[in-house]
Amino acid sequence: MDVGIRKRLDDFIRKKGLRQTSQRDEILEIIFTSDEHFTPDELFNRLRNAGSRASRATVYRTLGLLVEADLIHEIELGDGQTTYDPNFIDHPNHNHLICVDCGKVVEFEDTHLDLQNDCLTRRLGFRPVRQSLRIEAACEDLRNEGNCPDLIQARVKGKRLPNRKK
Amino acid sequence: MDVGIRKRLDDFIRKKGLRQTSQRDEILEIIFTSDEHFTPDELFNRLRNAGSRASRATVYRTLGLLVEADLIHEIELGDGQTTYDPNFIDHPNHNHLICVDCGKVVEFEDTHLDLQNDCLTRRLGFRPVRQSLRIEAACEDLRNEGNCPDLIQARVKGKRLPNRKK
DNA sequence: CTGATTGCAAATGCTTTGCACGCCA
DNA sequence: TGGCGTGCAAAGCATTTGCAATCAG
Repeated sequence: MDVGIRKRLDDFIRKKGLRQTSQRDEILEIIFTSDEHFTPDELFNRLRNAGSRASRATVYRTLGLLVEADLIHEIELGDGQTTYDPNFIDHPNHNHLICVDCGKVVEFEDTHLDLQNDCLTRRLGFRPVRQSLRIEAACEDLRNEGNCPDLIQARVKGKRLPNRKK
Repeated sequence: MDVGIRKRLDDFIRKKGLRQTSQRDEILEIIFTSDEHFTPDELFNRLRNAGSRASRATVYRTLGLLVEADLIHEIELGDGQTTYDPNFIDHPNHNHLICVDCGKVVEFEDTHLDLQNDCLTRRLGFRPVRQSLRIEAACEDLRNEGNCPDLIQARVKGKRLPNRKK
């Protein structure tokens, strides 16, 4: 894990008059050991596997803290739980393409697109804060072969994606 | 309400071997009398005010049906409930700009942007299904005056937007 | 010390579901 | 008449919160 990340959290905590705790350290460690998106529940399980005793409540509370500190972002995958993305530190302007069939998420950046969003936002009378282009699309594999290897049953039936922890 | 809409639902219902009911008619009527986004709860209340006796369960079940029939789309406003958008029939490629401060949603279209999303999607190895650019931004008003007239308290505290039905 | 933080369990809020009854085709 | 559709209440889930105990500074 990048040392700079812990420092950013420490600074945030100090500035806010909050306190450093082992739970917060453990959570930060687990999150930034990987660059994977995660749900609160997935994070909770990873913590348990790593030997941490942090409770679900603490996980939720800490996630709120990390969002406020701008270390992670919430992203909406439309599956009924909030997903968190730890990659905005390295790639502040990245976007997400989401496969409507299997829920696979691909991150990408595009300078041209960024510029255009920026102009569009201003033209509408707003000040750009955060870009988040979310494209919904379908894997070529799926469309060509008629089924997607990662296809999730519930999605086909037009329902929510099931909890991805399974 | 555009007559074509009822026909589209009728066709869908017939093709699926489903049945026409007064509740489905009432719900369709209420939704397409306006072009406003709505949550299931808001829809339920509008129905009640219009004298319909349709239950919440039926509202939820019918919304699923209408999404399947492609008469409305789900959009994620990140406030803990699903919002539905009835404007995709008239504007199939419109996008949403969401004010991070007050939750205001502005719809807009942009051909250039559409084209670019399309290219981007293909370049990533996907087939475009649906574009949905979601821009998060802030009203100029808010940034200039330090507060937004529509500002929602909870949002300031970094929490979810409260139920908009209030 | 003192207030921030945690864990637990209870509470919330949205959405889904089981079931018995009613109604469309 | 045969199922699909509905209403009701209960169940499900993700998330939040009240509270007493604990811990950091």
